[in-house]
Amino acid sequence: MSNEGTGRTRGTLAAARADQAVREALTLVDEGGLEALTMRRLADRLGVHLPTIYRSFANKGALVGEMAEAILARALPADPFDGADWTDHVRHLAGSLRAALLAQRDGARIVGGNYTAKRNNLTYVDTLVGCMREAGLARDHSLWAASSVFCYVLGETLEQQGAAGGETEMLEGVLRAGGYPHLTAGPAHRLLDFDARFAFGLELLLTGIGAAERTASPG
Amino acid sequence: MSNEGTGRTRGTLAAARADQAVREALTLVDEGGLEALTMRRLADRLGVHLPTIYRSFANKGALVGEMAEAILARALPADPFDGADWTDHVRHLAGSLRAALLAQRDGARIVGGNYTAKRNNLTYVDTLVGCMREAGLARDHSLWAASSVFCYVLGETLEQQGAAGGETEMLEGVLRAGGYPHLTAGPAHRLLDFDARFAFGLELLLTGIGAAERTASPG
DNA sequence: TTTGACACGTTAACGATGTTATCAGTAGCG
DNA sequence: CGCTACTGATAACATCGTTAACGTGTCAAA
Repeated sequence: MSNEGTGRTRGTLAAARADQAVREALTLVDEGGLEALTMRRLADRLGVHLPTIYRSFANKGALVGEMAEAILARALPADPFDGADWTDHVRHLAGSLRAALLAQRDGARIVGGNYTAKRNNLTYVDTLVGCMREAGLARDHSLWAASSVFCYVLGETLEQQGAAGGETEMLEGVLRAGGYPHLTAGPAHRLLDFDARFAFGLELLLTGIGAAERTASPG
Repeated sequence: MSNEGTGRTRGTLAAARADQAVREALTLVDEGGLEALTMRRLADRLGVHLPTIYRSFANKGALVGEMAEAILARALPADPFDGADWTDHVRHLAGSLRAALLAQRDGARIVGGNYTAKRNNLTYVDTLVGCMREAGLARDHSLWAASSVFCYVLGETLEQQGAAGGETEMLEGVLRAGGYPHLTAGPAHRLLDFDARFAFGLELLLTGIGAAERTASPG
């Protein structure tokens, strides 16, 4: 034994590889939010001393990058999807991305904050581009439409997760202060019905894409 | 003088109020990115000792929140806008929001990371809701369409600012590794033409909104 | 078997960060 | 004058990310 007599005994990271470190980091964020993710806490959770982590990750940014990859991995389509038309395919893809982001606390911040041309991110966008081509869009338009859907899902979940907790009272309180004619007129709490918001916005994009299809390729 | 003989002489924050602190914090971010924003550096820049800042802001989060408000203030419409139809109005609003976010380094992260039902944020969304009502959408649909546009602009600028610097080489390098059939087929560098991307995605949303208008209110 | 290289874990420490407690001076007001 | 409220200064605390230096094990080659 190497650390015989050193008091606490800690295991190896060879068995608990970088994958498990990423998993543990994600549960750490799940419990206390992104600011609770600390290299020291992660080391403790893994039963490992602090600098050992730097054998697997160059720095904290690299760790968070791998966490983003792990989140996006859950959004990737497992089977080729045998749905009906391309709109259902896009609905499915967008929904699974949203679900993957929402399933992880601060998931949108993790994915959106660390832009890098990562593998899973590109894989996701690639299949989305495939849908657009299937819809009949031109090459450039397919790229842009796919990234539009991706950015929309990201922005929407970012707002939803940022509003976690009871923001309803604060919102209505500020609205009562006045100065927001259109918001005060209607039931503003509908702003917090994120499921409906997302579904509606996605349909806006879908009909827009359908119209662009008909416009671009008249055949 | 209170600090006579203490070496460096520092001014008061009474004259350099919280507004200037926010301004200085924003230029600090402009120079070195969001991670360069430090309470100590900000104090130095203001010619003030460190704890003085906490007289104006409860903590760093509150400071960043005010920074987000300052950024959004530049996106608010100055004049009532005498443009043509509602689509031009939305184009104008979305464009000015995007411009305001892009004008500030890490602007999207500052605004998107600190969700709070803040005043300027609600003011912006309120005018956007006004456009949607002008377009003939129902109350709930107006709310959701407005927030969809907001979230889309936020997500798109977040990606653009995250890709700052020469990400082109990295992107093409990963693409060459293979596994992305649709992305490799076309000119992938068009993904980084953020202006075109944004314009295209916004048009998708606009045509979708127009279709929803015609669907909902047939009269 | 011996030797060397290399991967891994540990100890200790450095510099920097956000935040707070405590104290001194200064102006307004009875 | 004396009290209070405000403002800023000094010093410190706990914690953070990161690195250097060192030991220990393993495995392949000589």
